[in-house]
Amino acid sequence: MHLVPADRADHRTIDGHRVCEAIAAIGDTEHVRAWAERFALLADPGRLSLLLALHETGPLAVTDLAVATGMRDPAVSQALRLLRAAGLVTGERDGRIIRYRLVDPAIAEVLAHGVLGYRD
Amino acid sequence: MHLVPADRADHRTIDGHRVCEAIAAIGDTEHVRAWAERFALLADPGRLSLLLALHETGPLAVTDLAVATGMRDPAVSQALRLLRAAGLVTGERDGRIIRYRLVDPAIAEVLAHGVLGYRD
DNA sequence: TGCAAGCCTGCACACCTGTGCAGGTGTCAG
DNA sequence: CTGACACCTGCACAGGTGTGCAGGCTTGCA
Repeated sequence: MHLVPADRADHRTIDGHRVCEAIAAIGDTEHVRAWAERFALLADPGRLSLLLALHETGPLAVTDLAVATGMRDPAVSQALRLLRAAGLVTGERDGRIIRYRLVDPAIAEVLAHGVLGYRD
Repeated sequence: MHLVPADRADHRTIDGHRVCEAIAAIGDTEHVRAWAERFALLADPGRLSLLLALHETGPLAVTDLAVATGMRDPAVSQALRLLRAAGLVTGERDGRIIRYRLVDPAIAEVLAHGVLGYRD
């Protein structure tokens, strides 16, 4: 089990076996990078509040989200643009109102098992 | 069920009932802020790789973590300092070696149900 | 058609943060 | 005692990012 890439093979290691296990645990670099970007979207209190509201409540309009979170509507709009570009939410037009909802199952699971699961 | 704070009571709302549901879903502001900071720590590929390695493999030294992730040891040290200050990891000295391990159960759950759970 | 509501965009500002390098401290082996 | 190793720290740089404001666009209602 020689998972150490060639460009690091000459480095000293304390426990070579565990290093290989760790490399296997990390897995694909692209996968890790994609998840880091996902977590970056959750790393802002405003966006996290929006996602929690959408996760539990269902389709909501920008104005209502602004009132619920205490943000101003341009900030909500800007946040939703990022979340929509990342594929986490989608919006459906209903007259002059656009209702947004959470569509990413992985994020929903993280919210449920993480943020909502560890509420004291 | 009037959960709308007084300073936003004069705002227009599309669906007042859902706004209250959303406010309840968001919960305590401090709780959300604390989780946003947690997610910020996961939002860097280097730190995320370190946490994945520690989560699956167990106690690991800085040098081994550097080899496993491809980072330089000052970067690993800097990342571990942040993670330790946040209470996510702890290190135990063994001679001149310090082995780190993941101690935050909430983060472990997020890694298991999120990153590792959605590996295709 | 005119007006208001809902939503979006652009720009400029300050702030934070990741990165690399050089060098320092403490610990163990010979 | 001396050297090598493991780990840590400080500093300066570049880059990304959240924030606020002003204003524009589209839609629906009277």
